[in-house]
Formats: sequence, structure tokens, C-alpha cells
Amino acid sequence: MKYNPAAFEAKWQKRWEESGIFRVTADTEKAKFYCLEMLPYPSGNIHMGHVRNYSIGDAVSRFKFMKGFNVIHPMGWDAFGLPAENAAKQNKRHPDEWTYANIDKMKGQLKKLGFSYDWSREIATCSPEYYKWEQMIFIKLWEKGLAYKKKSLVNWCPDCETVLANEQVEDGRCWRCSSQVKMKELEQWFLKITDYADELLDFTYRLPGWPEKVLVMQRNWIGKSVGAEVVFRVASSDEEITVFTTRPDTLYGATFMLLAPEHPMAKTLIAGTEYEKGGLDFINETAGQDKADRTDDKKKKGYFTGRCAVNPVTGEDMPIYIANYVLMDYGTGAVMAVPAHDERDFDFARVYGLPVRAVIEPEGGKLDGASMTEAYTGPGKLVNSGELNGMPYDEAKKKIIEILAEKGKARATVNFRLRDWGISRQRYWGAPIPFIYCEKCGTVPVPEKDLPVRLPENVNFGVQGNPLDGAEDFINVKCPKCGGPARRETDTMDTFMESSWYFLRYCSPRNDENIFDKKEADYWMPVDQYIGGVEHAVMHLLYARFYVKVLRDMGYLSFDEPFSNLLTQGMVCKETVKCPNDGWLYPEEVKDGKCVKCGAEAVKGRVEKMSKSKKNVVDPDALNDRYGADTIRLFSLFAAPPENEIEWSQNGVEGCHRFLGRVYRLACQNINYLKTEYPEPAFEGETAKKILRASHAAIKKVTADIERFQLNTAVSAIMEMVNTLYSVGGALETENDKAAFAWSLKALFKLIAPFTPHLAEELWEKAGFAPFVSKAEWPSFNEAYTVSDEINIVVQINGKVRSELRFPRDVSQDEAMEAAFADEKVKNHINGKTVVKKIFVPNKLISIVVK
RNA sequence: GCCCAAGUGGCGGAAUGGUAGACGCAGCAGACUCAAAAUCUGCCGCAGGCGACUGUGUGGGGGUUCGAGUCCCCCCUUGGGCACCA
Repeated sequence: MKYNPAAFEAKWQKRWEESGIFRVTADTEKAKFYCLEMLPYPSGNIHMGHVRNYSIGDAVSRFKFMKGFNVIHPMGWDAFGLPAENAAKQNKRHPDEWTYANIDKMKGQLKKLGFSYDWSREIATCSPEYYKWEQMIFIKLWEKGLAYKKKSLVNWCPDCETVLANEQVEDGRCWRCSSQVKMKELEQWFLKITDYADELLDFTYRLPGWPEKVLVMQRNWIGKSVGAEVVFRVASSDEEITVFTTRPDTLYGATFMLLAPEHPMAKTLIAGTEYEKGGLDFINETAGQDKADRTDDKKKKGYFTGRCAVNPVTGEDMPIYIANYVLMDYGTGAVMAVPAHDERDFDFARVYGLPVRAVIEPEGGKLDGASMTEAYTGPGKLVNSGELNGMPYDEAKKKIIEILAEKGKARATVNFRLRDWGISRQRYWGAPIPFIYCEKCGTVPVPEKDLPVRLPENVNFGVQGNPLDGAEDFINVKCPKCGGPARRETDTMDTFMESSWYFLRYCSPRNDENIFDKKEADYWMPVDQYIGGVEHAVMHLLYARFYVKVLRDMGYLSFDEPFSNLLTQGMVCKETVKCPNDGWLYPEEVKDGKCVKCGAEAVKGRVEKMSKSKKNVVDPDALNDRYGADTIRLFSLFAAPPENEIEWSQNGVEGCHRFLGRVYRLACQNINYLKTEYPEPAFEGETAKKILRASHAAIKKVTADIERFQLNTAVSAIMEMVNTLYSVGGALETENDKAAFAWSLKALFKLIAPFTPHLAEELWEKAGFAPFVSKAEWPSFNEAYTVSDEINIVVQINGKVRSELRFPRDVSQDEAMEAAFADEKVKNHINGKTVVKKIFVPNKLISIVVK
């Protein structure tokens, strides 16, 4: 009777697969539920983060399935990307071969965990049948003007030899390899995500099923600022400079102007003057720096151009400076500086001795530009502002735009921090961008009948940069328009392109007529529950939302947002150990607290996300061999709420294993009760009542807890139920007791099915029930059984618990009060004092206030 | 600097404004055993007391309330995000 999962887990995995119970088809008669976990990159091995992610998804999916939903639960592979190409360069293995071998291996690992995927819907994003549709959509985007090419300064990673999106630059370093990112000018393909900035932002207020922190991150990323563009004339010239400002109300306080070093006017203004040489030096020094260096330097630096702009309301001259902290890619690259009311401008003014004039005064305060020690950025009324004096600042914002707009010198406008999405990658292992360059016809899309543009197989990977650049057979083509000689685009697409729509492809993964079947997508989409790591809060989730909106506007889809509910699961962490000489250590490299290599004292590091480089990983496969799939799954659900970090605990895993052994023994010891036909148990007799109360309460709590993703407390509710069944197990006297026990055991098998499905199936079979428990109906509970006949009422005196009394349920206020005041302990605490107030909470407590 | 979370036993964590610490881990004791492992049962915030019990306790300080881990204000700490964004 020993719990030995190795004896049956594989059996159930095979039976689920052979019976095809998790294969689904659209059925408009049935309510659907789309449960999706973020698709993995086929690195070669699953890690504990995957296990946790998919265990959460599987519990939800199996629960909904038992609840009667038509559940779609697909899995696939985000198969393009850099590691495959690096493997090709290092090990002379083709990326294709490397990738599919990894997929094979990882698929085997996932299957050994018993997840309820519909494998018939599996996709790999690197297959031509998949990326064909991406290419088709890309051409449509180009036709609609949403995909375009431009020469631009791009973030360039010298090690990966590729362009990075802003989102892929972390602290000025490549998100993949951590090399210092440089700026480089290149012709690149972009998607106009900025056209959708407003809508993407608006909908962050219409996604109640998303965690607030993710929505906030997206809002920050989009970064909408409402303000105005104001045109300034350059003194003694016809030139004009337009600035963007969010504070047009402070225009009277604008005492100088700043230009980004890259601003075209910067060079124009100094051309042929004594400021030219110094100015050019300054521009080269600053503009050449990559963003990281420039933003590292907190010191504001500027260079006077020798020229002035004219303040359109005061008519005063404003010296124009080139400033390092002004960025060309935000706003217009030119700033009207209001030192009195902007911290950065204030610092700059103090360094260069420029005038500070306060134009907004807070209520009850007076500001003096000459003596201010910091900028005032709060609300207030206008001063030193001519006709606008005394006006509240928010009103003045509109008024000043109106006044200048009449003269054509200003307009209200909005600016976004969000940039267009650069999708060109100088890489082999990605979806080819389906365009051809012809000298006569220019940029020509590949005709739809010629799609997909397949990656050529025979290329030389032993080169620096993009292997496709050397693939002459691939590059040299005839122009589809004129038939003349032409060259193929060799850039491939950012891999975020594939993950922006894979959830749509799952709806009809083998469709060869179109990107997906609209009917199928209309039935299955949107995703009801999306689960994945919070590290995708901005990039992936924003791109996918954008993509869906674009497809909607092309008529492919009839909804706005892809993911109704989002759960961001926490990381799986473990303690690290470091040696002062040899760096991170594996646990087996430490003996008696010392490093086995050099004998130095090993230092316990912080608890950090499991990673190979920090040598604190735990291999799911090894755990599976030792404890079985159910134990790993249970631990990753029970150790903490899904959003929290899990700190790895070997003892915790063993505790879970022990619990499953307990369930196994409980079932085996009492299996005969299940093989007997009992009538429906009656809620009578002390033992039967105790059993039924425990099981119905557990059903109630587990059901509610899964719905609200409190999987850890759902598991503990099952543990409580098991504890109760153990406590009465030996004392079943009446037939009704036995009936109640049998009923409860059967319910228990169902309750554990979403969490530990193998064990549930095994016990279900042992009891002689028809397969599968996975398909069985989720148990329901009787509310009346979940409450007890007798209750404790707590007596508080002046807010402190002083006594506890036992009553029949629903005891009346009068009766309870009488008993309370007769209670010895209560009497002692009231003793001689006056009762001021009495409060009665039915079935809970009595609160007495005395003086 | 700005924005968002979160601070509860030795640990992971529970608690619709109503008995703080469910469940698990670790620990302690007992049963079974020649013995050990496994298993089962019990105890387990801190301080004082043989004890019934008393005091105290959810980062700190105020407040609302008969009653606050939970609501409000201020502060501290930690984690996450953004950062010369005009």
C-alpha cells in the first residue's frame, strides 16, 4: 500500500493521450473556456518556472473542464530566436535541427508532467506553415501604411550584431547578452504602433481582469502627455523653432530655449559664426554618446549657440542652448525652458546664470525668481503674465493656446513616449521579411501566391553578422512586377512578431487557407485566462494587444482585446552560495560550509531566481524521477499564492509527497466502502455529520479558491478534509456513517483531480469507477451541511475577548446576552462598572462596553 | 526623484471590520518497533505563572470604530517598474 507514483503516472498519461479526452472542437452549444499559458522558447530543457506556470494553468483548465466548459488548452513553441543561431555557429548544427530536437525533448518532459494539453493543436512558430501568415499580414500592414521603412538611429548590439527595440535595452545593455548597446544608423522596418497609442492606453482602463501593476507599467510605457506645440521665431531671422510643452501656462516664464544635439537647427544656427567650432564639438561629443552614457551623466551640460529665440508673448530674447539632456526622439527635440517651474531647467539656469522668472504662485505664497532654491512645479495662479495674471494655471493652459493659435503660433497636441516598433533583425533564424527591392520598381512585396518566403537551408553560418547576406540564391530574384533583376530583403522579423498572434492560430492550427478560421476564432477568442511571467508585462503583452487591434481593423477579428484575464505568476527562487574565489557554487561544491575547490569559506548569497549562471537551479526531470509529477505539481501550487515568489524548499516538496501518500493510504484502507452500493448519505448522527460537514465545506472552499486563483488555500482545504477523514476512519459504525465516508472519498478524488490528476485517476480506478475522473462532474455541495448546529460566541468587554460560550446555532440575542451576563469570567470583568453599550453579532460575538 | 506593491511565529503563508497565526515546513513529546526508518497521535507567537490564568503581539506613530492585520493620515523598510519625457 505504499504510494509509488512511478507505478502509474506513465499509464495515465498514455490513457489520456489515447482516449483523446483533451482534444476539443468548437461547439457553439457549449460555453467555452480558453486557458492559455505563455508558450515556451525551446531552449532544450524545461525549468521550474515552466513547471509552475503550467501547473497553475493545468489546475484551472482541468477544473473548468470538470465544470462542464468546452476547454481549449493548447501548447506550442516560440521557436525562432538567437540561441538556435548561436548553436549553429558554435556546434555546426543547423538551427532547424537544433530547435526541433529541443522541442522533442521538452515535449517529452512536459508529457511526463501530465498536463491536459490538446497536443493536436501544437504549433512551432519556425515552421513555414506558421510564418507564411505572418508574412501575409506584414504585406497587408505595408499596404495600409502601418509597416514602413526608415533610416533611423537604432540600438545596436555589437555582440548579437543586431538591432534592439527600446524595450530590449536594459540599463543601456542588451537584454540578452548584456553588452553595451551602441547607436547606429540603419534602414529598418517599423510597425506604426504609435497609431494605436491612444487606444492601447484607453483600454488599459477597460481590463478589469488584469493586475493593476501590469496596467500601470503599460500606461507608463505609452507615456501620454497632453500639451501644446508652440512656434518660436529665431531673433533677426525668418527661421522658426517648434517646441512641445505640457505647461503652456508658464510661457511668460520661458527665459531660454534648449535644443537636442541632433536637432537640425542646432547646426544651422551656429553655421558660420564664432560658435560653430565649439558647438560642433559639443554636438559630436553628446550626440555620439549612446543613451546610457548620456543619461548616466546627471550633470546638465549645454552650449550657447550665440543666437536667441523670441518669446511670443513677452517679446523678449531667449538665448538658445544646445543641451545634452534634451532628446531628439521625444516631442520636437526642442524645449522652451521655464526654470522657475521645471526642476531640470532650474538646474541648468543656475549653472549658466540664466534668468529665472516665477509666473505661477502657490496659494498664500510668494515666489522670487532670483532667490528661489528649487523650481515650483505645483498648482497656482498666474503672475508676471500680463493679461493672464490671477488666472488659475489650468485655465491658463487653454487660454494661452487659444491666443497663440489665432496667430498660427500654437496648437494643442498630445505626445507619447511610445515609439514605433522596429522589427528588422539582421539574423538568419527568424521569419523572412517578404519584400524585394528592384531598381526600377522600388520596394515590392512578394506576391501572395509565392508565400511563404522560406528560409534557405544551405547557408554559411561561419560568418559575422547575418548569414542570409551571403545566401546568393536566396537574395537574387526577379522583380515580381517587371521581371528584372532584383534583390530580396535579408532582414528577418523580431520574434515578438510570432508571439503576437499565436493564440489565434491555436484556434485553427492546420488551416491552410488563411491565417486562421474566423468562425473558430470568434468562438474561442478572447483568451479567458492567460498565465505567464510578469517579465512580459510590457513587450509581449503590448505587442499582442496591438496586433489584435490591427487584425480587427482589417476585418479579421470582431473583438478588441486578446486576453480577458491575466495572471502574472511569481518566480521560482532558491538560495545561492558563493565562494570568494570561485564565484557561484552548486550545493554539492560545498562541504562543511567550505568551497571544495579552494577550501575558502562559502558565503550564503541571496535568494534569487533560479538560473544556471547562479548555480541554484533544480532540475524538474530529476525531481519527477524521485517524487513523481503529482508531487512537483502540488508543491508548486501549495508553496505560495501564484503571484508570489516561491522559495524552493526541499522539505516542502517532501511534505507534499507525504501528503499524497496519506491520501493514497486513506483511499486504499477504505476502498471497500467505495465498492459497496450505499444510498445517498443522510445528514444525521455525529460521525456522519462530521464527515459530511468536512467534505462539503472542502468542496465549497476549493471551488471558490480555484475561481479566485488562491490555489494554495484550495490545497490546504483538501488537507483539512483528509485530516478529518483520518480522524473518523476507524470509527464508522452505522451504514449511514459508511455511506457518508464513501461519498466523501469519491468527492475527494474529484477535488484532487485538477492538482494531482495521476493519483486521482489511479484511486478512481481502484474504487471501480468508470474512467476518467478527469471527465467526472465537479462535485457540488449542500450549504446546509457546511454549518454546524452548535456555535461558539465570543464575549468581548471593552474590545477584549474575555469569555467564550457555546450555544445552539441561531441563538436569540436575549438568550445569549442573559447567558453572557451570568458567566463568571464576564461578571469578574464587569464587576461594579456600568454597562454603557451592548452589541450582538448573531452566531459570532457579544461586545460589552463598561465604564 | 516619480509610480505601483508588500511588511503577520523559527520559515512558507491563513484570516467577508468580529476569537490573529488555518494548512504545511521545522522543532518537541508520545504510540508502534529489539532498534531504526516509515506511519499514527498530541504540543508548538512572546513574557510571567506549577496551574486556572495574566500581560503582550500583525514594520513605527496617530486616527475612525463597541471592535482594526484589514479602513483613513503621516513615517520607515523591502521588492518591482519608470527615469533628464519638456
